[in-house]
Amino acid sequence: MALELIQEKLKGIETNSLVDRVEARLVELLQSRQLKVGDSIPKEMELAEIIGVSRTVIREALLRLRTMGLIESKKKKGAVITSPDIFGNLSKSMNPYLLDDNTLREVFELRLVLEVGMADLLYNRITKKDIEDLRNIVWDETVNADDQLFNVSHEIAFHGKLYEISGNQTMRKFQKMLLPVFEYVHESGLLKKPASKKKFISHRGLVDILENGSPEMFRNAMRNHLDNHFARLFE
Amino acid sequence: MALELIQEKLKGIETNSLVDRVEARLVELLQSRQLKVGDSIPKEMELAEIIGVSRTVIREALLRLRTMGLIESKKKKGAVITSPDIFGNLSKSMNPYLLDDNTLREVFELRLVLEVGMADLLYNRITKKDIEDLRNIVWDETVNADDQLFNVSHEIAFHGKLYEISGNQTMRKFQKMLLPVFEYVHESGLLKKPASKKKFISHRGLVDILENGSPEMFRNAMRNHLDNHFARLFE
DNA sequence: TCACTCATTATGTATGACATATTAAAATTA
DNA sequence: TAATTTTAATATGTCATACATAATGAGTGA
Repeated sequence: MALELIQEKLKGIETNSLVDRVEARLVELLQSRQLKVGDSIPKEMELAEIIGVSRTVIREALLRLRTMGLIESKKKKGAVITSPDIFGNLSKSMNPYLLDDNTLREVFELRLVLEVGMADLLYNRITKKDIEDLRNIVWDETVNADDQLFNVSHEIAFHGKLYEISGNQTMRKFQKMLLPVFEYVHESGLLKKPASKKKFISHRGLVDILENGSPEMFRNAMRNHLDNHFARLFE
Repeated sequence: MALELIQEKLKGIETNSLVDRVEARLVELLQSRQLKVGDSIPKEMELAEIIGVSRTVIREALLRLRTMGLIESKKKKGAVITSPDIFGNLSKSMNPYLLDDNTLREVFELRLVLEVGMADLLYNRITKKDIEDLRNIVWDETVNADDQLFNVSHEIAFHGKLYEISGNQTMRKFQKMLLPVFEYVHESGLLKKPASKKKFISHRGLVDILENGSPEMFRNAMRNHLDNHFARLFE
């Protein structure tokens, strides 16, 4: 805890490179409420003169902001401030082969937490058509839940639809981003095999509850539905 | 939906700049399972020759990977692959003044979903000392929940401790990142004021449930605890 | 064996040049 | 005058070169 604080403090010290400092100043500039989305910032050469560094450094700093989605550069118009697509840029780094095992497991957990906790969003925003869509998705679902354990596309369609119903685009993007991680974690031996194969609530059961139940019921049902995943985590 | 797919497809087309394509190739290289974390990639000049572009372009592409946390560059050793700190780099763009109102609201929702859904992680990992810590945090908490609505630091300490107990570093970083957004959303007029001021479950009540209750009970209690936040969303 | 010096090396920074695309002004035409 | 085309100006994208800086490792000396 103390060490963590120390690291935090040291991070603020100017042990950084020139580009780091310029980047910090530019971020500062963007965050000063004077500037809003759509406004344009000075040209590269102007910035270079103002700050007193070469255009190279300015370009690298601006490139970082662009990579983070804070600005967009147009050929002549210069750079304009954009509302960052906070998760859009994360997709590239959200690659199973580039994440260590612990992070993978944590991301997997994150998904479970989200789906158990999203009940209230669903109930407040679900429409008749959504129910219909869900029914279509589970139409050819077998009665026995075990049979579809490996029907990955089915899984994605159903759970993806839930994220869509949540009406939260940020969560939806997040889920899309996590998909490859799930598949990888499933296939890898990262999690212990589930010991018990008891009966879980099926997709169809979840739809019924969404139609006639309460958020509280849905949370418990989803928790049950995901139980074998949870079981794999806590062994 | 169809339009979304089309956009996705077009995104893949080489309408991009030279740096974009080089970046894509480098990401491809990193993701090829040949390379693992800790391995080093060719030097800038070598890459420039191999791919057939100038060092400038290589540098810009590498800079992006570094910004995304996929690599780290050392002065002499070249660049080495790192396990990306997926949310660490997001902090800069997670700034209230740079996000549009809708995204802010969605991020706020995300927090509620996480805290309602994290119950199972808590119960499986909480220790006696954690309970003790929580008790200390709520020690000087007033009996009346209303009084502490504005005790922001208290809020952060308590809920932050929960994320810590969850044992999920990724979630914890995520929460830290979202903190400024919460404060902003609270202070701004982005959400409607809560209409009712009925009695909610207090922090102390949550601790009791953590000690003696079940995940199911905790989910419902947390949902209740956050009810005025939820109410503000769904009006 | 240890410590120190020093050359090497790869990234970091600076500068100048040209390519390219976009915008805005200018010129042409109806 | 209004609409359209042409042209010129401009800012970013890309290339090339040079030097600074810091980390590495070989070599030297004690």
